[in-house]
Amino acid sequence: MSEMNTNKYKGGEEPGATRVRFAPSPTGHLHVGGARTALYGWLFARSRKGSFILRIEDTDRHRSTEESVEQIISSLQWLGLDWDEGPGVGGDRGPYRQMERMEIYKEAAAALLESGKAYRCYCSPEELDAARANAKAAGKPFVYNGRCANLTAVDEEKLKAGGRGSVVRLRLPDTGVTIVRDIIKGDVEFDNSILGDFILLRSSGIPTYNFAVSVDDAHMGVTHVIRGDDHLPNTPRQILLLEAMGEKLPAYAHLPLILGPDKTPFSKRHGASSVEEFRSQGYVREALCNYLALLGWSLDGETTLFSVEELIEKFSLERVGSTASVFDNEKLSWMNGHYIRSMDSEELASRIEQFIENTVLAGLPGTDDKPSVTDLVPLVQEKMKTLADFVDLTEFFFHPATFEEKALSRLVKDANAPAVLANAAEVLSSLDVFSVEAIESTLRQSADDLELKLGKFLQPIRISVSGKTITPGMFETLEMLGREESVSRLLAAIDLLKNSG
RNA sequence: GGCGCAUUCGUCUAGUGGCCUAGGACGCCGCCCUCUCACGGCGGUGGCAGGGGUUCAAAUCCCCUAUGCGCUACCA
Repeated sequence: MSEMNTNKYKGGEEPGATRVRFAPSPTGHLHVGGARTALYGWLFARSRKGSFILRIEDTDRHRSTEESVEQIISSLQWLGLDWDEGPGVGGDRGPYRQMERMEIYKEAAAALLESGKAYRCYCSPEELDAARANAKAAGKPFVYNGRCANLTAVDEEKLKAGGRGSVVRLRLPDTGVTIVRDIIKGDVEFDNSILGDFILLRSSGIPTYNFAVSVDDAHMGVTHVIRGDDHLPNTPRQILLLEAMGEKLPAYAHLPLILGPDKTPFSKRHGASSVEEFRSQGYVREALCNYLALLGWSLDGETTLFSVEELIEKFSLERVGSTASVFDNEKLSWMNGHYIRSMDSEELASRIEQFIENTVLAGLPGTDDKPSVTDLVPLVQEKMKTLADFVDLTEFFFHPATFEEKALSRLVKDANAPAVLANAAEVLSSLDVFSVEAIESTLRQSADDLELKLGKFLQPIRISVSGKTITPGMFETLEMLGREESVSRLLAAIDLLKNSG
C-alpha cells in the first residue's frame, strides 16, 4: 500500500546525488528556526556527501531587502554552514535568487498554459475578496469557483479589451486525495476538493510562493525538501503542480516549530531570537549548532554533546521528532559555557579579541602596561558562560574600580575591612617578588595573623581592587594588576572607608 | 468555520506492546570541594493531557474529548 507512490519520488537514490536546499525569504535576520532548518538540511546533505544549495526567495517585493540577504548569508557563514551552490558561489542551476529567475517561471507557466493544465483568470482581487467574505459569512470554506476555468478565446479577448488584468491558475482535480509522504510526519492525506485552482503567476507576472518553489525545486534537482512544518498544508499543491509539470517528487521532511517559553512561536517578543543576536551576546557557533541540533533531534536520548563532525556522522531525519519544542536559553548558556571551557586558550583568546571590539574594552587589552586577552584568559576561562562575560569579569583591570552598590555596602559593613586592607597594603608593598606564589603565601599568613578565614580576609581586598564581589582568583588578579596598582587601590579603599565613617 | 499537525518531568528528550518501580540532559534543591563566583563530584525533586476501548499485558495500538499551533492570500 505504501509502495503505491514510490516511483513518483526521486529521493533516496545514490547518496552523492542528494540535493538539499535552504530557501529563506530575506525579510529579516536569520531566525533560530530558520537556522535550525538550515542546519538540518546542511547536516543531511553533508552526511550523504550531497549538495547544499542556498536559494533566496525574494518574490515578496514589499518585505524583501538586500540587507536581509546579506545578514542571512553572514549568519550562515558564522555558523559554518557552507553551500555548494547559491549566492556568492554560483552553480549551474542558477540564478539562485528568485527575482532573477523570472524567465524560467514565465516559460514554465507558458508550458502549463499551452498544455491546458493552467488557465488565465480575469477575476479581480476585489471580486475574490468579496467571494471570500461571502464564504466566510456562510460558514463555508472558500475555494476558487473556477469561473474562468473554461473561457473561450472570444471571452478572453473581450475581458482583455475591457482592461482586465489576469493571473495564471493551475487547473486541479476537485476529487480524490493527495498524499504527502513525509519523513517526519508520516503519510498525510489531503482532500483535493478543498485546494482550489490556485494562482501560479500574479497579474504582475511575479510567481507566487507555491509556483516558484515548485519550479525551482524541480529545475534545481532538489531531492529532499526540508523546511518548517508551516509549509505542510501547502505541500499537496506543490505535489499536484510538480505532477502537472511532469516532474518527479522530492522527499519531504517537515520540521516542527520552535516555541518561546509561553508556547507560542518563537519570535523577537521572546528576546534574542536571531542568530545575529546570539552572536552579539557572546554565544559561540559550536554551542548554537549543538543546541539547535538537539532541539528536535536526538541520537539516543543520552548523548548531548556533539561536535559538528559527529553531528554530520550521526544526524538523520528519521530521528527528528514531530513535536514543537521550546527554546531554552538556560540550556544554551550551559552548553556555551561548556564549549568555552573546552576550547584551547589561543582559540578562545582570538574569539574574545574579536568580540570585545564592540564593547567598552575595545582596543584596551595589551596596551600600555595592561594585560592582554591572552594573559587574562587563564583567569576567566572556566568562569565564562558567554564571551560577554569576559567584559564583566575583567573590566576593572582596564578602568579604575567603580563600586557596585552591593559590593560597597558589604565593604562598609565589614568590621574587619580596615584592618585587612591596611595589612594587605603593607605586606604587598614590601614583597620582594610580586608573583602569584609570593602573594598567596604572604596573604595566607596575614589571614592567619588576623585570625580570619581566608575567604573572610580576601573579600574586602577583592571588593577594594575590583569594586565587585565576583572576580577571578584573587592572587592571580593582584599579580596581574601589579603591585603599584593593587596597593594604590587598597589605599584608596582605606580612605573611602574613613570618609564614609 | 474547514483542513492539517501536535500532546512523556518546569524545559529538551529516550521510549515503536512485556527489559518502565518511565532513562538521560538543562534548571531547581541539598551536600562536598572552595578565596568570591563559576567549575567539578555526589544525592534529591519531578512527567506519560483526560476519557473510553483492544490485549494476558499499553507511555507505546484504536476512538472520542480537551488544549496548543499551522494552513485556509495575486505573503513566504
